[in-house]
Amino acid sequence: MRRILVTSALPYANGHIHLGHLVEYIQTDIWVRFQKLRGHRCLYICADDTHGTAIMIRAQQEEIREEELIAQMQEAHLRDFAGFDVEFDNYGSTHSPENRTLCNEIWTAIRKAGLVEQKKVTQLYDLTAGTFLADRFVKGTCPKCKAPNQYGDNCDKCGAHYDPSDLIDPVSTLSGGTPEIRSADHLFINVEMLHGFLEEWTQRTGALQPEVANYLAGHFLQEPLHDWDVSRPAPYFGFEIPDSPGNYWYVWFDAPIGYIASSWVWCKKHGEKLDDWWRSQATEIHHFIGKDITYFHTLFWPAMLKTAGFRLPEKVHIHGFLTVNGEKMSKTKGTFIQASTYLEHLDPVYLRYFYASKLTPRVDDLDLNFDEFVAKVNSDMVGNVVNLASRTAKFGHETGLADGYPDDGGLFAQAAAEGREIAAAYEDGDFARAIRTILAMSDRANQYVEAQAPWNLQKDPAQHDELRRVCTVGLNLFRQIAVYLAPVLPRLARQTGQLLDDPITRWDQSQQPLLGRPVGKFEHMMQRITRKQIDAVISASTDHAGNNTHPSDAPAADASASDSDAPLKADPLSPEIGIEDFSRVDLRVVRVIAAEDVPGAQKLLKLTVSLGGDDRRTVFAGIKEAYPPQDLVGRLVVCAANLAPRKMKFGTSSGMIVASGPGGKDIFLLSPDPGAQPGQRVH
RNA sequence: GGCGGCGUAGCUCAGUUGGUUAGAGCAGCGGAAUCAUAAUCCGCGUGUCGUAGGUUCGAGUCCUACCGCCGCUACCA
Repeated sequence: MRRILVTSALPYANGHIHLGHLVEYIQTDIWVRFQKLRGHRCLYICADDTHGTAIMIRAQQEEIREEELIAQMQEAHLRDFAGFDVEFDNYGSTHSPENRTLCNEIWTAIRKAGLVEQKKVTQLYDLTAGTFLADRFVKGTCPKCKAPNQYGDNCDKCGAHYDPSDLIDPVSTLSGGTPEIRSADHLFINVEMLHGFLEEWTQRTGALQPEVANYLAGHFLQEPLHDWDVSRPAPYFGFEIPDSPGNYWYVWFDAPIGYIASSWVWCKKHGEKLDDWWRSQATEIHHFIGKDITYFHTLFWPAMLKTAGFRLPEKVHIHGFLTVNGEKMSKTKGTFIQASTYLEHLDPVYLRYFYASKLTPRVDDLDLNFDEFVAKVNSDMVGNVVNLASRTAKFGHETGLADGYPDDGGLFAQAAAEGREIAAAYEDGDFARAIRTILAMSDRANQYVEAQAPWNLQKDPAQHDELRRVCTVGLNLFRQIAVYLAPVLPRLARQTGQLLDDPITRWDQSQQPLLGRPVGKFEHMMQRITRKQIDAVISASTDHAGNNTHPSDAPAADASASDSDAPLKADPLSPEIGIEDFSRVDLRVVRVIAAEDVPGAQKLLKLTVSLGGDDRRTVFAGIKEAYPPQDLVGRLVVCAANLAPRKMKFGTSSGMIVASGPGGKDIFLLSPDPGAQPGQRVH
């Protein structure tokens, strides 16, 4: 059993999670789930990156304290991650006492090693905002080509590099005022002193992808490494440097230390020793990052770890950026899609599958093309994999699984043997290869079912045993696939576990068939994606400025709606009735006067509704998981009012609130259009 | 400019250390089946493997040059 500590880059507390971020978190989550499924000891550690000028400025703009801002952001981040089944063992914050302690410890070690130098840095200072200005907070006229409105570090027009203090007519983008030149003492780390170590670590340990190692060799390691400026003068939201009052650690100094700090928090919760995870040769440390932050993680970070005596990363897995429809994400095109927006319209498993099918160990950018996305998920997952269960489980439900595993022409054995290949692909981060191999299995399994034609066997009672054998094979091949896909699609694995009453928890469950047990009732495991859902996400993402879309403004008037037929199929129409039958049910508009939680009830809310005037009554409604009580008060809903009162454990219910949906969180109350009044009958 | 990556069928990509007529999925066309969420199965590919040279008995696979696309080019994040 290996011991593995895995991290994703810490999301910055300045913004919400979007689909670009999710490439990394889904990639990491898949890798971690794979390791856990294999039986290894594996921790997935992450945290919010909370320090720096950007946070400070934003808090000022919103007129809240930085601590409030980062707390809100962390909550939002965690909600988004949970929505995509990204499961951390610990999710901390760089603004934590643990992180402060560790920064101090590492800083002290770096001091002791004689790597710290002090130098004057000249920067522009914004008097109004009372802060030094980072390059991107200054604009002005290019000193070389005189192009106006250029950023502080280089010119878009002529490509010249310069100091912000060389800009002509510089303007602070924070206050609009003219900044002045000030100099301040900064602390630098002399990374060059570790040049030899970095050369060795980047080029010869196998910790980096070859193209990354080449990149570093060609760009940075050829010449002396520059000193790294790790301090910022006050005001700065971060940790003050204990031996240099008035100076703060630059956010990129404390951010990666957050990996250790967050691990420490986990250790405290679980009674483990931090050194067992971060200073032990028995633990592998794996970082997953985007290519934009390569040099922080491949030069500065290993230098820090080395100096302070921590374990060096076993591997830094670097991925490319997300493009959408072949282009950079764009707010005007509606392709800058936030995680929460996606989740309002689409199932997260689609994105997990799509990303997995595209991810390789290389640094290439990943393109989310919507046409491909729809086609791939629908044909690979719904049409191929899930269909395998769908077409055998119904018969299997009648026959159960055979006691011995039938002759399947070697299909199960072949797929079991291929598990090794798939595992190697997952381990390498070559999820695309793993998916290809798994899909080929699914193709073979579908061919098998086709050839055996269980639907014909079913017609002949004498063939019942043969039917059971065919279902046993089909369902076991499906289960094998579900195990192999479990890191990518934990929900599918869970559903499969339920169907066969044997939870999927270990990779080696793919090696032996499941026998001699009943098969549950098949329920749809995944819905098809419609183009309409995609369009809804795009339009919701395009219109972020005017965030006032009311649900009732939604496109109700689109007659070309291509809605799924699943709900109707799941619950077919009842036998025909006459008008007299219908009129026996007295539906009334009612107003919710009060709504309260029912202690001890799982689904029920206790509602007091008004039929107008003094006519009030108490109705219990099974909508607790879908509606918070306070959202209901004042609303008009529809009530079956002449239903005989029903005694329940928690009181008597005099009526029934009508709603649609399968239940749980998916319940949708019916509301009349504006103008309706309590007491009116619904005809 | 420098450096790096990529360039294989309409689209997305596989092609292990160079070895026989270069493959898969999707899309398309024809057929079968009707268990399944119109899902599935069978059949159908004359591709200058970016271009031009070179090494070799033999190159998509190695070398060189060129073309095209993308990215990076630290004291911004």
